[in-house]
Amino acid sequence: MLDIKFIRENKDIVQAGAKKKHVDIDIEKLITLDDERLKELKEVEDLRAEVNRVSNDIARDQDSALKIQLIEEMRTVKEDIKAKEEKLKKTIEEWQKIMLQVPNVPDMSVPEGDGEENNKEILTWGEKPRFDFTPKDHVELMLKLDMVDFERGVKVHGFRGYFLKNDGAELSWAIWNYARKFFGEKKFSTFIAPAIVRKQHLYGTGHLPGGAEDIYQTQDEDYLSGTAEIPMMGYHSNEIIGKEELPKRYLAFSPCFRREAGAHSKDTKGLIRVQEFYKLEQLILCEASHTESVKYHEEINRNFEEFLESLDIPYRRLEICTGDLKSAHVKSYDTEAWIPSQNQYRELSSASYYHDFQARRFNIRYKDEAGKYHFVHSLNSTAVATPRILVAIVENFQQADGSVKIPEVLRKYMGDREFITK
RNA sequence: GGAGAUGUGGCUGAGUGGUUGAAGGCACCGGUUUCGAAAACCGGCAUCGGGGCAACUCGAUCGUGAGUUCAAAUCUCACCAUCUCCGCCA
Repeated sequence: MLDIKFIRENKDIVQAGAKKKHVDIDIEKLITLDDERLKELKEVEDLRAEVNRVSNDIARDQDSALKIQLIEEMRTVKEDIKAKEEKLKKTIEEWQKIMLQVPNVPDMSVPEGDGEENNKEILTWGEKPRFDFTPKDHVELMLKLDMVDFERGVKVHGFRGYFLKNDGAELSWAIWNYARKFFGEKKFSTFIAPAIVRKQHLYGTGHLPGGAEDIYQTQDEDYLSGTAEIPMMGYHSNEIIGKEELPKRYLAFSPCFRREAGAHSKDTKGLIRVQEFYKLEQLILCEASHTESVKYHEEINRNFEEFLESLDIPYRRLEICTGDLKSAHVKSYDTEAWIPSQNQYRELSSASYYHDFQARRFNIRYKDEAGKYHFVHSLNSTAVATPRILVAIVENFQQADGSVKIPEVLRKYMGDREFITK
């Protein structure tokens, strides 16, 4: 959510930003509606002021005849207030609905483009493996190594269901433990976050409105979150954080649930696109400064790249273009790992910053030296998501005999083995 | 799931219909005193929104939302949370 004052003072910038993001919204119309809201609010407040004033007179007045007269008068004013409040309430509801749809303004540096095909490759790292045999895809490899069971996964869960088993499960734990150590050294505090969250938090992060069809809901009208970003932003909601405590640096583990409702025909086999997975997420709350936001955004994105480098997985960095940038984001990088069987890079991580867009909805503030309150800035990035990263590992490190060479940093978490074999 | 109790500012705690945005205390900030500190004393100290260059002023907020009333922290209802007991349970 943007500040209505900011919108009013920068309507051209906000309108241009929305256009770049392909969000159909009329800022001029919103401002007209806001004028209406303020006008109606003033009318109601003026009448309330009158009632308050006269009520005090009534309390002090000894003359009972005058008292009765004043009470009678106030009764009619009250009716007037009620009618005006009714009108104001409708105006505010409409105002809020539109306010939730106003997208965050993309940063100047974000490349312009219509959709994901225009995302810009910034850099690539690592050497793509060259095989002197025909590389297998992760499904074949992992089935042969008895690391996964899709048939029974579908029997039990349904479409996109899977069991990780044996070294598939071991490798997952190895990655989690390694990631904990890797990111722990970067001064994040470690959390295990709830995945069941109240609706309001999804509005806070910007996952609602829009995107509702991709989110699981419980019969208690809670939601299953698709990322620990949601509970971790909720963690400090309605709080005032001491400035000396900033930045807050969190590494949060949680199960993640995504219905993938709009993607039925995509990645129908394997572990790339599943409805239930696990993720460690980096999340930072910092003071309200663009410079700080940019600094930490670069850092958390680099953290993930360094993580991949330590595993020796080839990747590329994409700068997300305006047309593909989510409503709440100011700027995003995706990190994509090389997937040999698909002969392309696939997304493993996304790092974004939001300025105070999320903090405003969550009401997370801090007090500066002058005693003034500000909304914090928020940022987040994947630290590592399983099982998707298993795809990159088994495919890039597969051997001619169908075994998989374990990345060196993971070996001590895998019983000091060098290979996953049958 | 059943029964009962509770929910006031950063904390503590008073307040059961009328200048109460809310006493007192703690914490915090400024000052006096002191070589300095402590203690003591004096003063200040909620947030959000509207108007105003400003002093200031108006509105809202006592878990959340609705209601009763000229007037609600105080009365009514619903919801949420916490605590205690019982039941169930990894």
